[in-house]
Amino acid sequence: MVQDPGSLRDVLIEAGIALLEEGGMQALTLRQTAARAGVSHAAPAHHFDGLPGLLTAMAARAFKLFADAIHSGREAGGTDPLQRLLGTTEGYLTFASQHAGLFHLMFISPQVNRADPVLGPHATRAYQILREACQPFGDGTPDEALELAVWSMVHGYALLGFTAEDPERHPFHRRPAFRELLVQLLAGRQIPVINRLAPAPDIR
Amino acid sequence: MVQDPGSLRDVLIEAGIALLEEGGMQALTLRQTAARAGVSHAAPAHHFDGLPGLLTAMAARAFKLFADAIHSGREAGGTDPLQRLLGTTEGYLTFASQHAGLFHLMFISPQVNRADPVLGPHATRAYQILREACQPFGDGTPDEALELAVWSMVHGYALLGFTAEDPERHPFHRRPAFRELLVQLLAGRQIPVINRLAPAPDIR
DNA sequence: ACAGTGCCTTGACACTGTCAAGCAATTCCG
DNA sequence: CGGAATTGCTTGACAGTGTCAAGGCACTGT
Repeated sequence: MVQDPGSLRDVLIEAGIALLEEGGMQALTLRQTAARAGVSHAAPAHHFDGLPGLLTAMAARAFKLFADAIHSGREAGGTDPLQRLLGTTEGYLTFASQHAGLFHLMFISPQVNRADPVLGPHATRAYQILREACQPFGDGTPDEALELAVWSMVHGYALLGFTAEDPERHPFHRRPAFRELLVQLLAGRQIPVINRLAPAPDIR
Repeated sequence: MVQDPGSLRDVLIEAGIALLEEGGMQALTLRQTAARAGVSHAAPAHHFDGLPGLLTAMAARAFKLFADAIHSGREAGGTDPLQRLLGTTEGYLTFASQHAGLFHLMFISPQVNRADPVLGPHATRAYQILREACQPFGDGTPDEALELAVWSMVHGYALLGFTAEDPERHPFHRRPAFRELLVQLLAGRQIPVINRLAPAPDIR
């Protein structure tokens, strides 16, 4: 039986993603992935050279989707710099909550090789988008401190959302919207657009 | 052979922590923990009712150590409100980098039961310390948005530190110190010590 | 003395990732 | 054209994992 070359690879990646989204990291297994793709139990290891290889390939695809998500979030923000940045972070958070498994893979799993030549460029692209959205709030030159502050805050906010499972007990779930937090961060910046501080249209 | 009751429990917890700090989450195994403690392979499951139970007990201890760490970080900050908050976050970040495995257990591992009656209070205490350190920067009443902004930022900063393994490639490792980021966040606040750093525009 | 109760061991089970070997179809090449 | 190498996957085995039932062993209370 002959398939177009590389076909099973993609089938396996998608089978893995399906398992991950259904049952979390626990359910993502080489053998289960093989079973779902309808091949023998050792086929995935053959294509990806072991579990870390499969996870890395999945994470690479995840980073591409992630970069797309924050890109379209930024575009939805229109032309106003603040709305663009808010849209970008909105895309970040939406992706994190809708694809918790992939997010975990990208940023947490120690088995993923983040220096992978396929994964790397997608990750860099995602960072560039965030970076550019921060640009107007710097003093003209790229402001690494601001970028990292925004990045840390949105990343931490996303991850605290996972940790705080119980809405009743955990302070995180009496949370103010992230928009407010980001505005707090930008409040020290000397740019006029902040002062307009519009009640935000809901981006998604 | 009779031991003081509860003794093996503690031995197992410490064996687990040792394994975790040596070899990461991969090395932390019920059977390895048993072997290191010098007992049979099923002993841990007997005491903790399975792997999640052991992880939860370890996480509970970790939260206690964590609360102690940020508490003493706060104390080291002296009486100045800004220095106290900076000290608290310093304690947070130091703990995260020095006990990466425990940090992962506390905030990431899905197997930990974070509603555990032992774990819960320690986690709450840790949050209270951060909360109190933020207090002087609110308008008198507790300011949840500020607390959460600080918490998100320090948490995200810590976790990005784990993700960015490669100091050469990753932007995170050309990082400005976290102190600078936090001051950015507080720059919009109307308290004297901050305003000396950066004059705030009037928003709101 | 004797049943009861914790505490731990033993042995088994299904499941995991990894590896060596094999097999069948395709492609190469002399 | 026909053997040989390569590719893509299967088969079978192995050690390691969490979990569970059964049992044993020492101590306690009566």
